[in-house]
Amino acid sequence: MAALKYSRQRESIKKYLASTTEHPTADMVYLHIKEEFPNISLGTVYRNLNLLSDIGEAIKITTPDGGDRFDGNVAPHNHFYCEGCRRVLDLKMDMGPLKELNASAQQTFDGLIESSSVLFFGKCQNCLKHPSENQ
Amino acid sequence: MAALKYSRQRESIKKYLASTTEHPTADMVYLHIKEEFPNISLGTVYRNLNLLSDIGEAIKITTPDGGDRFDGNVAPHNHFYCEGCRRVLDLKMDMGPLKELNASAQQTFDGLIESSSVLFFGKCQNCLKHPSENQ
DNA sequence: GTTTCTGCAAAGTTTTTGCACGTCA
DNA sequence: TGACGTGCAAAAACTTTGCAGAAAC
Repeated sequence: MAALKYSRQRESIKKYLASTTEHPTADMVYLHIKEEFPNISLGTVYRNLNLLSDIGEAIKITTPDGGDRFDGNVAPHNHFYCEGCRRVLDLKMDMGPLKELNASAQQTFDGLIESSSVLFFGKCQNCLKHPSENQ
Repeated sequence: MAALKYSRQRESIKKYLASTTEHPTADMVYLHIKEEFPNISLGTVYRNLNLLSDIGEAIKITTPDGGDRFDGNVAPHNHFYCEGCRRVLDLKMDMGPLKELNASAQQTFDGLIESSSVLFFGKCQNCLKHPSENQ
């Protein structure tokens, strides 16, 4: 069990994640942190993002378009992935309906499950309005 | 717009997907089809899985453990990803609660969304019972 | 001084693609 | 025959890892 040591790079990554709601990829984080630390490497960014995710200070969201997304908001919430523009959106729904849904799932699936988060797939407002502009 | 032509390999892949509920990875499909077509290549398996997914005859499910899963059941249903054993399970819940959840999400997110499917994350029955055996 | 972290580069994993040949219609 | 599909291998895309030196404590 390794003790955690401070690093300016990790602190900068945390600050960046806390400042945005766009759920950046590792590469987007890398490009941003590079402005402050021109020598930072992508490997360091990956190591820190995984570390933060492991200790619960960030969330990793796997999407179908290659490249995980990262979220500095670790308060319980769910996500929506737009299959049109490929953005990840925060859903600040209350957890009541989620519990109902969980219960419904448990009734039909032959065994208990305990769901902690949910990822919705579909189209966002903008892509519903302008189907031609996106794939 | 290319016309679709029959191929024995694709037919075999479809048959396999229809016969299983374990949501195999491309590699698992490859290994299975290889028993019937020893010379089939992984590239062909990927091409056919993507093709089937594109024309709506299969579903591709991206999970956080690397390697997409494929499902031959294209009837509307949702999935559960167990973070313990990394299995993908089918959820045969009715769509009522999902619509409620959607509505709840739409009220708090500033814009309409239209969700077609949902992926739950959590622990399955077996992993809840035996936490030590899985990560 | 010791442990942890970083930058770099190499390697690993999964998926896609170019091309020559084979199959379907 | 002509269009589409396959096998193979190379490449692409994304992520992890080994190592020597730097930073933290």
